[in-house]
Order: sequence, then C-alpha cells, then structure tokens
Amino acid sequence: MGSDVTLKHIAEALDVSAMTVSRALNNRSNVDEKTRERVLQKAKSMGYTPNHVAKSLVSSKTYTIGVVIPEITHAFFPEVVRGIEEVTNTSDYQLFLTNTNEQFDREKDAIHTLQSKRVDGLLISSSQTVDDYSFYEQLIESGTEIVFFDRCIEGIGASTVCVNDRESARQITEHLIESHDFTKIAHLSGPQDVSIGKKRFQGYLEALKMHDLPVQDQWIISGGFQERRGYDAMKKLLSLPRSEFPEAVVAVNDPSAIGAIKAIKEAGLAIPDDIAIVGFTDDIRAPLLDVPLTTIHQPAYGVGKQAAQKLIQTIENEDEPVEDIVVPTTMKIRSSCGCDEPD
Amino acid sequence: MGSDVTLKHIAEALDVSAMTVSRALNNRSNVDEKTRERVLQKAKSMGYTPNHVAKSLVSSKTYTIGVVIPEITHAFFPEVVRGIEEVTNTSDYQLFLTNTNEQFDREKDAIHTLQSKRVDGLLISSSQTVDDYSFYEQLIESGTEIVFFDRCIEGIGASTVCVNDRESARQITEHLIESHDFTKIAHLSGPQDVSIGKKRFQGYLEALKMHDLPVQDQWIISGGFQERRGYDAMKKLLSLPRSEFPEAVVAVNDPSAIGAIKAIKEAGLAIPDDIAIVGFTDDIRAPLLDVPLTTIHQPAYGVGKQAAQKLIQTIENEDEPVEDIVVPTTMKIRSSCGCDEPD
DNA sequence: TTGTAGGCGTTATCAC
DNA sequence: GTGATAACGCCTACAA
Repeated sequence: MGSDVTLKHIAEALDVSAMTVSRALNNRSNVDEKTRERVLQKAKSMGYTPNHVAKSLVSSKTYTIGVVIPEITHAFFPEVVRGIEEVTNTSDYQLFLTNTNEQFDREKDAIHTLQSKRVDGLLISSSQTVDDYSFYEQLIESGTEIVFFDRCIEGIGASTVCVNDRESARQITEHLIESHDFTKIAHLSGPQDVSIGKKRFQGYLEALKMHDLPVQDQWIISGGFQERRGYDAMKKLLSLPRSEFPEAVVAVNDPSAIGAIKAIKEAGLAIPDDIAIVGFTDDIRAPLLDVPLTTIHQPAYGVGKQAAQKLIQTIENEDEPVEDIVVPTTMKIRSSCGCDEPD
Repeated sequence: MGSDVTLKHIAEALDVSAMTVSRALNNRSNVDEKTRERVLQKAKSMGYTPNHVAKSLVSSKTYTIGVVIPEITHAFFPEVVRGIEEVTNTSDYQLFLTNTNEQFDREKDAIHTLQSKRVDGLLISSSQTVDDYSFYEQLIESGTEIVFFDRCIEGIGASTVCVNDRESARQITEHLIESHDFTKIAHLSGPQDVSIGKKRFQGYLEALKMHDLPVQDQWIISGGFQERRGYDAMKKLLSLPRSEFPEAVVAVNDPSAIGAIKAIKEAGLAIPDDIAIVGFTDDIRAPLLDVPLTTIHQPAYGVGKQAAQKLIQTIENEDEPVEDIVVPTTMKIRSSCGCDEPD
C-alpha cells in the first residue's frame, strides 16, 4: 500500500484547492507562507504519502532504473550493484533488480516487463546465452536508454562500461609465458557472443602470437562463466593423453577457474606443479584457495558506479554522447601461476 | 522510456474504441475474434508496450515488491535475493532492491520512497543500527504488508522468516563444550536490538548455563555483523591479560568470525590451538579459510523463497495469518573448533 | 496567491 | 460485441 490520503483529502480538510496543496507540498514559490505551513502540517497529521505512480503518469518519468544481471551469486555482481546504488541513492533513483540466471529468454522477458513499468533506463550485463543482438538494437532504436556493463555489446549505439579485457587477458597470459617459461597454455573460454568471452580469448591469442607460440585447438575449450562450466571444460582438457596436457590454463573468469581447480584436484594433479592456472575477476574466494589464485582484479564497485553515472547522465541530458568507458584492472599475482605468494 | 504508442493510437488506427483495444489486449471474453486479431496484430506492428504506470493508477496494484537488505556484499543476502526472485519471477512481481549499508536512516528513507512508489509489499531485513521499532509498527498499522527475514522484528504484527537462531547458537556453543571440553568461551555479539543479535547471544548463554559454566562479562564483547566489527571486537578481547584469554570464541556470524580470525593471526596465535572459533552463516569463504570455519549453515535461498511466498500470499489473500516461520539450520563441523576436518 | 479545466493511459461501469 | 463516460492522483496551463 502506501497511505490512501490524497491531495484532495488534504484540500477538503483545509478548504483549499488540491492545486494549492500540491504547490505547497512541492515547495513552489507561489504559495502563501501561512497556507504552506497549514498544508505541511495537515499532510503530516493525515499521514500523506505522495503517489509516485500518479506523478509518473503525468511526467512520464519514474525515477526508476532497471538493472539486469546474469548471476547474482557471482560475487562480482553484488559489488557492482553496490556501486550502482551509491550513485542512484544520491540521485533518488530506485533500482529494479532482475537476475536472469544466464538465460537470454529470461533476460528478454525481464526487459519487456521493465519497459512496461516505464523505467527511465536500463543497466544491462548480458547473459551468457545471448544469441541475438537485434533484440538490443531494436530496444535502443525505440529510444530506450541503455548502458551495458561488464558483459557489453559494443557498437550498437549504447554506452558501455568494461574493463580492458583483451589487454588484461594478454597480460596475464604473458605472465605465464615470461615469468614461468610456459609454452603449452590452454584457454577455458567463455561464449564468443559475449564481449568478455571474445575479448579475453583474443587477449590470450595475442599473447601466444607475440611470443611465437603456436595456437593449439585442442587446448581451447569452450566453456562458460560458471563454476560448473569451468569444471566440465577442464575435465575435457584432462581427457587428452597425458603427454598432451598443457602446462598452464587461462580461465575466462574466477568461477570457471575454481571449477577447473576442482577437476584438476580430482585428477590427482598438483597446482601449480602439474598444471598452473590463472583466472579473471578476483573473486572473494581467490585469495583463500589452497593455492591462492593468480587473477585479474576487476574494480566491480567502480564499474557499477561509472555505469550508473553514465546512464543517469544519458537520461537527464539530451545530447550525452555514446561512450565506451574502460576501467583499468590490476594483475593479482598469487601462487596458482607458479609464483611464490608475496606478502 | 517504453513505446509511446497507447491504446488510443491503436484504436484510432483501427477505428474502434480504446475500450475494445483494451479488452482485446487483455484477453477478455467479450470481444469478436476477428476484432481481437486485428488489434493484436496492429499492436505488434505499432510496437505497443502496455503502460503499467497507468494500470497501477487504476488498480492501485503495482506488482512490485520492495526488498530492503542491510549489506549486499555479505554473500548471504544475494543468495536470499535469488530465492526471492525465484518466487517473484513466476508470479510476475518485480523487485525494488535497496541496500541500506547497515544504516537505519537510509533504511527509513528507502522505505518511504518505496511507499511513494506504491509497492505492494515489503521484504525487510533490518540494519544493525535499528533503534526504533515504532517506525515499523506505524508502517504495519497503516496497512503496509511486510515480511521480515533473517533480521526480524517479531511480535509487532508482521510475519517473519528466520532460522532457529537461539537453538543453533546453543548447539554450536555446546559443541565447543561437549566435544572439546572448553570451559572458557567468549562471544562476539551483535546488536541486541536486532533479533539475530539477541537470539544468538541467548543461545550462547543457554549453553553455558546448561553446563554450569559461569558467564564472564569480559568475554562478551559487543561487536557487529561486519568483518570490521569482528576484527575490532576480537582486538578488544585480546587486550585482556594473556591468562584471561578464552579458549574459544563464538562469533555472531561468519564475517565477524573472519574479522576475528584476522585479529587472532595478527596476534601471532594459532587456531584452534591457542583459540578456537566458530561462526554462523556458512559464508562462501568459510570452507576455504586456512583453518576451515566451523559454523551454522543457513539455507539462504530457502529463507528468501519462503519470505517471498509468505509476502505474496499476504498481499493476495485478505486473511492470511501472521506467522513466525522458522527454517532449520545444520551445523557444519570443520576444523576451526578443534575437530579434524571431515571429508 | 489561488482556483479551474483538462489530460497523462488505463479500466470499470453502464448503456446500446 | 462495442462504445461513451468517469475515475485513478497528480500536474500543466491558464484564468481570476
């Protein structure tokens, strides 16, 4: 509910018009000071709560943002949401949160509903099963304000906020090559329709290329962003003849790496001695693993904050330009790559 | 946005009344089948999106639920949210998520805004700084539908969904007493205005009492639910003369325990040999710590699911009774209590 | 400074 | 089976 006291009720109680009450409550200048006070007091005593639904109908502005994330239990996303909140909280927007569970169908449904609720804009991180950019293109064409974050679709007219995925993936792969002299490096990849899946894969390839290492198809296993997918992908890798095992593995993200680690252990192999592994995210669990995970730290909070800021500017500013915002990462060297743990 | 096509536009294009369009779109029975099809097709081709804001104004129902949580980065809560989502997703409610950062002021603000947006109901887990139940009482009295979860306020007319905090705290404290013969057991407590703070403390006291152990004020440190608070509380405990150190510590939750562990390590002490420790939550990190944490597993997903179900029933059912729903926990014995790790 | 009329997009209701 | 009208709670625009 909310209260069922309306402007009209207050107006009748005070024997003025509803408009006067509205003006008083909204701090308009053209109200007699005494009237205003009478109104304010009455509103309070009657327990009035403004009805934003009615306001929104008039103004066609809801002060509401739809946030679409693929996996709320991946710790990265709650941290992003916290960043988003930090911004929306001070600018008086509310957040509709929808978790798509990595299902594109659920994502589409959610977005439709959000549109029916007339959100002012959308903050989207695509699910790993996207297969159809045209859905987003239509959305954008129809005037929906969107900012993508993390799992971005670039080049279709919406701003994006991502980390420098390609460079970071290259950097961590190069670390394996340069600091540990590995030449046999596998990649547990993400879906190639999703920006981070593709870019991290590209970064991996780039690193190999820059060091004249051959690309071996059997070491590129297509997996996904969840622990389970990493586990399955690693299993597949471990089904190769022992002599063809890679020395190191670059996982598309930390959950995937954690799944892979499980598979490695189950196979009775040691990390990093038999197989080294690195991730991407800096999951809350990364430093706590038996063998702490070397990974790329992503500033989730900052991603959320920037995405929210950009969206609100886009909403409130006619000619806010479309931008691809890149936020920098830092490499976290721990011991799963073969380094001695610092600290 | 959303589209700016309205019923009226479709009606004009088809030369029928807006009512007919409305009826066709809402699958009412009294529409000619041919008319319906014409409408459906036109609506699609014009890119019509129903305006829920207007609908809500008429029906005074928004199909929207406000979720108020104190700390989105505590992994327990995202998991609860996932449970909530599972229910709301199938019953077509949307979720307004607000994170109060453990600040009661922010919580009150958030709830007011949510009321202005005319949510159909509220799912609340109080912030640790609550100091004023009357706020909730007024809310409930004014007809707002509320279900509390985890951090509950009982006995003021709203349903609650909690784990059996007191029994669980007693059980894990008794484990320290019975399985490890500890007699000197400290408690890092939570705020006593918050249900779980109070009940877990009571459970701790009960266990001591049942085993005729004296309650020592110096071993009861008032802390909070965050890692930082646990750290500070433990520091305080460790400032006692060495001879007065407890043998074991019962922390109010896992984040607090993890903070405390940090303090213990910094003091150069070993877990569990110098000081044993147990938590409450079964945080995602608990099994991964150097010394895996013995704790109480709370079925977060189930808590969310039950809370959402109860709220929706309360919303949709005039005379749904007020209930205090208890969901069972399980004790997770790991090694921080002094046990050998199983498995 | 205050009030009146009209409309935002939808639906309930009653008439045809 | 369909349409006209009024209403939901509020605000813009104009008038007094």
